[in-house]
Amino acid sequence: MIENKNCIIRLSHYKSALNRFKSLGFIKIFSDYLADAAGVSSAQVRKDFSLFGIAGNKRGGYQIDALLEQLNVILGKNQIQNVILVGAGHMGAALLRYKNFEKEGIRIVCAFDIDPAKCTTKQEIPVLPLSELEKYVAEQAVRIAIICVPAIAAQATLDMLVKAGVKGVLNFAPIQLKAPEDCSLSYVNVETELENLIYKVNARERSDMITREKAALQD
Amino acid sequence: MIENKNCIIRLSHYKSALNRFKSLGFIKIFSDYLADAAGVSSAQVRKDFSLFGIAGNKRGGYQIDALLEQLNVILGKNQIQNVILVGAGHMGAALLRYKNFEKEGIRIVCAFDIDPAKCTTKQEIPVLPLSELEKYVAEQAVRIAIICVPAIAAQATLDMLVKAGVKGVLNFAPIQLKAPEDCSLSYVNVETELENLIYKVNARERSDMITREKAALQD
DNA sequence: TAGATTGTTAATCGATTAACAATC
DNA sequence: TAGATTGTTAATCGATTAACAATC
Repeated sequence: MIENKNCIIRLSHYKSALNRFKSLGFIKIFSDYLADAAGVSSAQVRKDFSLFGIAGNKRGGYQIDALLEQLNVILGKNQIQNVILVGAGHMGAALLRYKNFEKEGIRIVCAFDIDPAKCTTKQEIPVLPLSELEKYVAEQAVRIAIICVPAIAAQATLDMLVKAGVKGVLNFAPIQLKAPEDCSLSYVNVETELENLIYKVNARERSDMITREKAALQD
Repeated sequence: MIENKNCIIRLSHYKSALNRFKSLGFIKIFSDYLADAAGVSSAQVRKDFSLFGIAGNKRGGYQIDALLEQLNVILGKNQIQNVILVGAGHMGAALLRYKNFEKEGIRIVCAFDIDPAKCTTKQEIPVLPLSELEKYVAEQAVRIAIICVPAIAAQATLDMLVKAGVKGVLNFAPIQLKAPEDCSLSYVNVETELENLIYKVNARERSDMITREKAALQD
């Protein structure tokens, strides 16, 4: 893989911005406008595209439809991606009901939980006992999973998923996990994000206060 | 601010790893072990600490309690941080019921929604009409907010929050937002994370296939 | 053509890592 | 003391940005 770590995430942002431009009736777009909508520089946009051999027209910008087509191929949107979810607690249940995945070609096909009370086959997406996970993953050739179990159970869950053959895991549990090289791991950690925000806000308040104090001293 | 962008996120990870070590009965820890638990290098750990003037004992490592104390001060854990949430849909409701925030000193004090049917003062965390947001933020001096509204409404929501005086926003809506300089913005984007994982898994499969083809050609 | 935008190279910037002197 | 670990400096690595030639 040549391209850099953040590039794919940006391609994903370009795609969603392009969909918005398209729905507003735009046919073509310049790197400048797309950059603005995605919150990056126009050089970044052109660089990202050139990494993937996406070409525009000098002086004419990019055709939105053609661009979307190419991004969809890169991001694997040409076929629906089946995903499973482990842990049907508050967060897991919210993701099961989240409607935006489907329009992005991502489908949560099944959930698993260790608690029999949470298991059901009576809703749109079934929740099965954890004991059936390995068989399901093997039979359905599932490659992507989402972990929504408590931190204490997260590593064991990951181990089980890896053993079953899962190759990519998105972990919502607030703990760093260890996976073998052939399984990718991403994190969503809301606590950490909030802590980071709180730090920034506090740091700015402190520096504002110092600025004010200096100003007061000059008077 | 001297320190780098990812440093605070790592401090947050160190903190949670240290809490686990502590609960296992450890008193002291070396940068090596902490690094391993947080998934980074030991040089990174020592560098991060030195940026904040956190010192250990040469040859003796770090006292876990003292370390946690210092990290808590840096991360603003010495006082409870009040946070509001806008948009009480699936994701918003899941966050309202999420119990891990409290033990991190983060408290969602109130939620807001434009839909009167979602509003209630009969549960632990009230859900008020959006029209009361500005008054509430001003009166309670809220500085941090979480946006869980649909993408289409996210920018207007952010504008409203900024106008009311919020200084840091965590956005769950899948769209890039624009905020003035004095308001920090972070994102949680589950679709993007999944797309990134799918890309990596597909890329690895492709490169494995090429490897196998080459091997087959050599036979 | 003149003007504007792409595509790419080289420069810059920032973050991570390696290495090792200081020292407990 | 000898050995091991910290704290820090310098080297490396990678990502972003600036700049501009190519060209539509």
